[in-house]
This record gives sequence, C-alpha cells and structure tokens, in this order.
Amino acid sequence: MTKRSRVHQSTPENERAILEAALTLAVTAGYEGTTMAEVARLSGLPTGSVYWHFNNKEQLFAELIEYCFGKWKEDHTGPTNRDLLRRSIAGSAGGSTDPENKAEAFWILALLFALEKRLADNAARKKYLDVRRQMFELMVQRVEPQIPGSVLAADPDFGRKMVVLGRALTDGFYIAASAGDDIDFMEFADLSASAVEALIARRAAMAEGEVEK
Amino acid sequence: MTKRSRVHQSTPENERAILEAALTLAVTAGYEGTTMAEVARLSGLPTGSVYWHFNNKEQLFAELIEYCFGKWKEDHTGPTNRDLLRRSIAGSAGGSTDPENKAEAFWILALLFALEKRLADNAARKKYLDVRRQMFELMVQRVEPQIPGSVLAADPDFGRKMVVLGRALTDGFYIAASAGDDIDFMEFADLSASAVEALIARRAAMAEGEVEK
DNA sequence: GTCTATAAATCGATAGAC
DNA sequence: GTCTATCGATTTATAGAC
Repeated sequence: MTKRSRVHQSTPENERAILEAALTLAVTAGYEGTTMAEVARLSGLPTGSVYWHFNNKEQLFAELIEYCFGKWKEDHTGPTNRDLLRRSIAGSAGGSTDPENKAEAFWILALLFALEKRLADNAARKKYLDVRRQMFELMVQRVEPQIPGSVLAADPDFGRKMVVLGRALTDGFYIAASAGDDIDFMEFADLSASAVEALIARRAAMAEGEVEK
Repeated sequence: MTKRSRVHQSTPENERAILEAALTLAVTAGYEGTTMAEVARLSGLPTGSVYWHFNNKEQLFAELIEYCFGKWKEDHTGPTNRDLLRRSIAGSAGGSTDPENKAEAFWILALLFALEKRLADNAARKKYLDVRRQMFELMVQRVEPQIPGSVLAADPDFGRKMVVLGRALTDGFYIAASAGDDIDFMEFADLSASAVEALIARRAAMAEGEVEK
C-alpha cells in the first residue's frame, strides 16, 4: 500500500512531469505518434524546457525506458513464488486495458523498439535491448531455484531456457492483448504455467530415470 | 474514373512491383519508417504512379497485408504434419534475418500493426486484425485433428486453446529474433513443441483417468 | 497510365529574451 | 531554468503536362 518513498532528488519535479507525460502519450500513441510538442503541453511546460531537460526525443525515450525499468524492478522484488510466469502473462491483459498501470502498458511499446530495426542507431532501442538483457538475468536468478536439482545437474542451462520460453510466452500474450484478441488471459496464464511445469516434470523424470542421454 | 478491375487480371505488373517494394521496406522500417517516396523509388516508378494505383498509404498497406496473406496461405496448405508449431518457431529465426523469405518476414510487419494502437482507425491495421482472425481459424482446422479425441470430448475448445498458445509462442520468438536475442531457435522450437505435447499428454491422461465430469 | 513539380501540413530542434 | 517564436527538414498527397 505504501509506495516506496521517492525522497531522492535524482529526478526533479519537472523532469518527472515530462517523463510521466511522455509515458501517458507513448502508451497510446507509440514512439512516432508521440510528439515533443504534445509532451510539453501535457507536462505543462513549453517545448523549450523539454529540450533543456532532455537533449532530444531519442534520449527522452531512453530515459523513459530506464524510468519504467525502475518501476518494474520494484514490482519484481521480494520473495519468489511459483507463480512468476502466471502473473507475468496475466499482467499482459491489464497492461493494455488498464490506463492506471502505465508502466506495465509501456512494455508493449518497448516491444516496438525490438521490432523496429530501422531504429538500430536509436538510443532508445539500444536502451531497451540493454534493459531486456537485465530483465532476463533478474528472471534467471528468480527461476533457477525453482528447477529441480536433478534437472539442472543434467542441463545447467535449463533454468535460462525456461526464462527464454517464459519471456516468449509473455511477449506473445502482450501482443495478443495489444491486438485485442478476445481471450481469457487468466486461463492462458494457467495453461502456460502448466505447460512449463509439464516440461520440467518430464525433464525431471528423464534425469532421474536415465543415466545416459 | 475507371478504377482498376481485378476481375479479369490478378495484380498487374506495376502494382506487384509497388507491393513488393513496400514489403521490402516495411519489414525493416515499419509503417511510419516507410515513405511513399522510397516505395516509388524502389519500385522504379514515380510517386505519382504509386498514388494512381493506390489511393493513399493506408490503402497501400491494407492491400499489402492482403497480398502477404495470400502468400502465407500458399505456404500453409497441403497435408498437416505434427511439426506445425516447431516449424513456425524455427521460421522466426530466418524470418527476421533472411530478406528473401518475405512471406515469413511479413509476420514481423503484422506484429507492428498489432502493437501500434495509435493506428486504431487505420485501414491497414483493421485489415491486419481481420487477417489475424482468419489465420487463427485456418490454424484451428489444422491443429484440431491432432488432438486426442478424449481430450476434445472433455474440452471441445482445447484445440483453439492450443492455437492461442502456439500463436503466442510464435509471436514471442519473432520478437526474440527481432531483438537479436542470442538463442538457438531450432532448440526452442523443439522445446516449445515438447511443452505443448506434454500439456496435451497431461490432459489426455486426465481425460482418460476420469469417467465422469 | 506515367512522370515532374510542388503544395500543405507536421515535426524535431534551436535561438534568444527574460 | 523558463518561455516564445520560428527555422529547416521531411512527408503525404495533388496538379497538370505528356
């Protein structure tokens, strides 16, 4: 309930206002669709001020990605439970419809940076790919303890593989949500988790039942 | 005046050249990143001719989606085998890197339209969402015969659910390919197929183990 | 049907007063 | 640091000769 206090002055008030304005617009309008003029208007500052705080549009979005990554990390701390993948996929539904959960919805926009290779030299795309790697490593640390030791002994990379699979599923359901597919995300969160669990169980049986490959 | 008629002729030469040029550019540059001037240049025609054949950019992309859907359907006819999902995911690796395989690369363009909600009123996005539904139904027809009868008896929608899951995986691995994730797509194609098979096996065991319900 | 030239609008970014 | 005014580049789309 109590949000983590943001007493640090690292992000001044006006910069935060600009970032929040950019986030609100970006979630519904995307990268190209968000204009600096509109960011300025929504933040209550003139365009000149926006360019004083951020060098250009690229850098604004790069810092926006960092800003949202900070929010994501807040949501992914604390004790690990077995519902990691289930909650990730279930969250994809709300991310596209719930206007309050902007940080969640932003990852749909982030996927655009992955797809738009035209932005290869774009600072924002580079930042997203960097954050994507960091998210992956954080997820590996949370998932690996849940893999049976016998499976990891037979295949030390199995935890990483499950994270790759889980990320593909999460990204895929983000797309489904964005496309407006009429599906029950809670049900598919369960189904996906079951599929991964079945895979792990199969591997565990294999690892214990067989000495050779 | 007289609009072109496709009754007697299918996609005249110059229109095809324009569509192919648009596809080549769109796959790497996206919707906004593809300019009509560049489409004209690559097709070898001036911009005026492009606008004579297609009313505007929206309609050009809408017809491009239809055009690519035709290619996709050609690749998804014939006998169904068990490797449907495996091949879809394995294809995602080449789809984003091999410029020749434009029918597969089209998937990336499609994902762009799925994600860009700003284009909600865009004719091209509407066309894509329509095509997305058609693709889904075609996949259901191919997948359902592979589901054990006992599972379908217990859950008539199980085939559709597997297609939703398969589509999420395929979309997710396309993003992984676009993001440049350093993964072995062949391995994850196998792993994904295994996960789905394990899920079906688990359901089959469940369906046969219970007589009632 | 093809092509050139250009209109009309938008957007990112800057200059400079305060 | 804030704000106004505006530049320069880009892009969609059209007009009109051939």
